[in-house]
Amino acid sequence: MKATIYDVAKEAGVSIATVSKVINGKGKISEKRRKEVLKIMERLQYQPSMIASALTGKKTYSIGLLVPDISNPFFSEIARSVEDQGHQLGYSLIICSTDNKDERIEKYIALLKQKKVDGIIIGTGSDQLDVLNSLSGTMPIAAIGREVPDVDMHTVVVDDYEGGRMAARHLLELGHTQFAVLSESLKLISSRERLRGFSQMLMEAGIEWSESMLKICDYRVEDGKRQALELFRQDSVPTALFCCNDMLAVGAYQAAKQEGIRIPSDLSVVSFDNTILATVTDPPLTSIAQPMEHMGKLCVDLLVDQLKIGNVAVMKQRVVLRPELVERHSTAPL
Amino acid sequence: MKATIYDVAKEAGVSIATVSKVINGKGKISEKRRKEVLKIMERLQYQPSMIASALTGKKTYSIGLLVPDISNPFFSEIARSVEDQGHQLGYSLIICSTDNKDERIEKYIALLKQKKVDGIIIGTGSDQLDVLNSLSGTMPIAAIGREVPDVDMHTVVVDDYEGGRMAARHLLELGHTQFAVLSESLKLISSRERLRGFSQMLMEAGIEWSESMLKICDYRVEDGKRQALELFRQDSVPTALFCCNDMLAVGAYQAAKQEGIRIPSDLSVVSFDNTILATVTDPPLTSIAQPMEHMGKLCVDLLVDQLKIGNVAVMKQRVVLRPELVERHSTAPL
DNA sequence: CTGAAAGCGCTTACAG
DNA sequence: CTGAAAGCGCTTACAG
Repeated sequence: MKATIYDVAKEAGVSIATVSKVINGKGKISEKRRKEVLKIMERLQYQPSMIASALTGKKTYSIGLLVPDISNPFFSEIARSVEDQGHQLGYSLIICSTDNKDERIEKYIALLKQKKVDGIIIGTGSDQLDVLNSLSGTMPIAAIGREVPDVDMHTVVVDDYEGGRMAARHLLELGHTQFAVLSESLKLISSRERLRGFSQMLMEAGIEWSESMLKICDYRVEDGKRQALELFRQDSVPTALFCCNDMLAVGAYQAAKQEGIRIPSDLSVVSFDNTILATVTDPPLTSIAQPMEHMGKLCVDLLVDQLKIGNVAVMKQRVVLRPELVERHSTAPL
Repeated sequence: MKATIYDVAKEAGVSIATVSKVINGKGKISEKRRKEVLKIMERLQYQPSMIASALTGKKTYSIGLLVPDISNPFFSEIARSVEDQGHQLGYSLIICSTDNKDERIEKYIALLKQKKVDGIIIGTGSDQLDVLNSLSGTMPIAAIGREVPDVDMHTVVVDDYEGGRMAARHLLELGHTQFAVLSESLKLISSRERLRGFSQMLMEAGIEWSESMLKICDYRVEDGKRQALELFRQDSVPTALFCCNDMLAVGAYQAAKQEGIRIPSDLSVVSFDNTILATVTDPPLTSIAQPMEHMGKLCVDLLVDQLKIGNVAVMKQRVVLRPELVERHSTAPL
């Protein structure tokens, strides 16, 4: 049987209260006793049960991470940084792939509540705010990479608007004048903002931009390809394409290849996210990088700070990080 | 305050034992009482605390997943299937990226023990078997995608040897005679087996194969590139390259591009794993697919079966799944 | 069919 | 500085 606090106490000839105190470094314990107890803990290979301490101490030292799909490179990279920072601070990570389905979101949230996780990081979208809203009252939550309007929580995002501008600026500097955009659903604030930044920048450059050059896709590569094909088969062919994420850019690559359009000589492509995919395509993608590592770390820090304060009603921060243009070889002068 | 079992019991005018029984469907309860209690649970929005039940009922309904790096596409795809099947069966998934470092492995394992997870799925390598061996005595564990010799646990792997053979056969059928291999460390059994299958097939075809055409890489794309460059700069240039995983193939692609070697016309490439990366490269990779979804599901099933039986000493299975050649466009007739 | 009571392994006032 | 005792929210024999 595994050693319990009772075994240690008995062996050391002290009370379990004393042992508990040396474990947690609380209260005053004479140095002599402390060392004795520590030695015995060592000898018995005693590891406190986190279950028992959770039941009394109120913390489980685990947090949940809600993402659409852990197998999507963007989210797996986010997950890695969240995991690392969490681990650093003593928290384990429970991953929850929601497929952006409300049903799965609700089920996972109920589960996380039952497991009494200390907090939840939300990287998934939901039309149904009720769930999140009711959450924010009862449990520390924070959002990463997603804006969730009207929900009171810490939020860490990249400056999507500025990212859109950067993409446009880069393309403009290369001399392009015929633009197209592949975007995810405009229900997502991030997509809207990227598009808005992009359009705004073009407008400032005096470029008019037609609605017909915007295609909305779901999140899959295939859909990116399909929409890109439609784009390429229209009358006016763009020379520059902005894709709202790397996955869509991959779809666009496939479409371009199929149509005999060469990147970057015929078509310059800028994508968003800068996941591993951006380094794997040929040519490698010029991408607006989200600082995923930084975002994960920061989000965990904010959440954990909130846990410590213990007050759910702390001032919530909205941290907006700067994106960065990573130039590779998918863009070229006109 | 959240409702507890006491609140429900009081409200229903029964004992907490009775409530417990209706929650768990154990024992005999009159239908009338059952319904009453259920109704009250509903009204109070009562959710049993999994912490408390874990402390008494002995199960936490969580499992740990040890992988080298969740941000690596292969492991994130594995994780997704493990998560889904686990969730299906009522288990949450705690992810642990080990970077294949013994120190991290040990720390994570200690943590998972303290959290009393019901079982651990091991997808990470370790030279230090002691840790795993001592584990296998105390807690249900299962391995996925890795062979860990001398440790008594369920194992789900792909037939690496056969995969290597398939790669060679495919290349032979295309008429190639000059082969090279990019492998991960041969400390990994899976790498050894892939190589062995590959060599064996060549040998059977009467092809002699020189040691100098084998390069060992670490797990990174950059290293794959570096080693591939060395390969390409040798006297005898191969026309067919087998890469032990998709990441290394990506490195090889980069090297080939740099050297002006065209794929597949100058060089045919077969990789292993068939992650998302294989679909993203240009040309898309012909890859020996591991049935990751099936592997994850199966591994969870085996582990959970073992949990139910409760007997750590059940007969351990070693399930070997067939790989599959997925032809894309990185291979061509000589 | 139902409930009183002990116990899971801790933490936390409180008293000394 | 140290310990007895209550309590966290459940489950599980056991008795009735």
